Amino acid sequence: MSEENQTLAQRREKAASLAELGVNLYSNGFKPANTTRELLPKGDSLAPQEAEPGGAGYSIAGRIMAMRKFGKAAFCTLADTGGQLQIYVKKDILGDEVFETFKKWDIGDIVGVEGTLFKTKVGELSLQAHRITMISKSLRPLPDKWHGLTDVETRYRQRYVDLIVTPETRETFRKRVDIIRLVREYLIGKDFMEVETPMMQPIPGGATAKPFKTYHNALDMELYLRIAPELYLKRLLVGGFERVFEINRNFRNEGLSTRHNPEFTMLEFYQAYATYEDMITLTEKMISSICHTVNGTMKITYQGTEVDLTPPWTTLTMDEALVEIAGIDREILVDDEKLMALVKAKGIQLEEQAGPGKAKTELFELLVEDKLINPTFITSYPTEVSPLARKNDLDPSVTDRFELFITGRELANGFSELNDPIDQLARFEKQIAERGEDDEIHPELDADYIRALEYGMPSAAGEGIGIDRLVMLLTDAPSIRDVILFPHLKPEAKLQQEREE
RNA sequence: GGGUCGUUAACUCAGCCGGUAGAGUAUCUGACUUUUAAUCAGAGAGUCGCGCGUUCGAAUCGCGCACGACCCA
Repeated sequence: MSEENQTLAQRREKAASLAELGVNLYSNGFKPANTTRELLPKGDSLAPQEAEPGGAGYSIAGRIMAMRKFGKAAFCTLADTGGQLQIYVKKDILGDEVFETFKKWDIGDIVGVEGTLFKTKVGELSLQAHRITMISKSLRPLPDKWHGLTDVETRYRQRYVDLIVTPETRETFRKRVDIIRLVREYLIGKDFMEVETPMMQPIPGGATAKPFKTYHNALDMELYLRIAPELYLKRLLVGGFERVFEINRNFRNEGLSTRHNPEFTMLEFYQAYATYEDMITLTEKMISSICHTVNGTMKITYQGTEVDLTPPWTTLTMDEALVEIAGIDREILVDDEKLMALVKAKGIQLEEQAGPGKAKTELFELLVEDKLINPTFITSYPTEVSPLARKNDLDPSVTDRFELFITGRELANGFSELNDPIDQLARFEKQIAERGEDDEIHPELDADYIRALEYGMPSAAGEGIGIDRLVMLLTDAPSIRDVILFPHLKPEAKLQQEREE
């Protein structure tokens, strides 16, 4: 690779000259005994210019984030995973020879330092270097220490650089990890067991979405990356695992946006002998408690909008939401002709076979969704748009289903499960018969799933929660790409050119 | 897929009505043994995203393309 760049050439030369001095640029033996996080509190009891009594030796390793060099001494800011500590390097302590090698250190290098603690004149705890070790010589300059990295494209493509220089990015992904761990702990605490079901499926089911297709050579068959784990998790209910959950990736071959990444992380959980109301209670408790743990409060701000996650949350049926929030006359909702006329008046295009349930759902999406800022459960979804949910015992035109909306966005979807194999088969067949014009969405009959139901699935309720969207909410992230370490982007033209050369 | 905006040094950004590219950080050289956006003096660094066109002359104007951001479908 021919890099014409001057800065890079200089760094390479510097690295070469360090190697000539006998320094191993990529040494492998240094094991820090301490961390910055653990050393920092030791400064609390020291006065400026005071050394730690006893002069104990410590060692830390990390990346040099800043350097202030004087002729025969220097201060370096060294960052490790938990924080930063200042290093003070003095020629008369290291000796002439070692100090010569120190002079060739750069911002970005990863080094190990052994020494003693003291406080400087201005009161900053510092590690006085007695021995120094080069662990990894950096050949590329870090972004501007003051402005950091603001170009979003570079931040997404070179997340490693973003993580080095942007504390907020590190914070967001730490929180993401915490949130997922807390979800796990919460469900395990409720006797759920975590399972893994196929991501490569012969029939992509459990949702309506365009799948990715792939091919298995040895089996000579097409497979799909899953769009949802739902049908497999419910097979486990049949098998007698009464509480199961899975947190993992789903894949949907659709457009990208600030809310959609082709692969995204989904939590799905199923509980036997529970109803959708139990899921509502669980969701409310789980999300609010996780928010409190992660943010220290249940009152958060999302992109400038205040959101209160303190339970209890509001619950409305879809009809109630259409009346109370969209201001639609109750009479219209029970009169199919008037309903269809309203839909047309609102400019919504419905497919021919669409019935009143689909019409209401479209109206809801258009008129209600973005007004649901504080957490709101919408229940009584039309059966027409809920092929896997159990019909309501009193009104079979709706299902025992809910969706959760926060900041105008769908965050969760759950329902009492349909466990009648005959009803399920009929609904699958209807779904296939009424498939839309889109060739890429092709519902297929999952005969094995029906067979499983025929053995008997306990009554149950289940739910899916979009983990990326939950993390966005709890970290105040404007785009899903801000909560996915390596979001999907088109390849860089420049890099590809270089590869071809 | 459509619209708007963006792409200039490694990073952050200027660059007006077209006249041959500029700052800060970073880097290099020199001074400096308690600094913290260290300081002082000097220096180097650019296919101005890519291509075509208009023009005596294009970072600047026009068209196309690539990549990205946001909005819409």
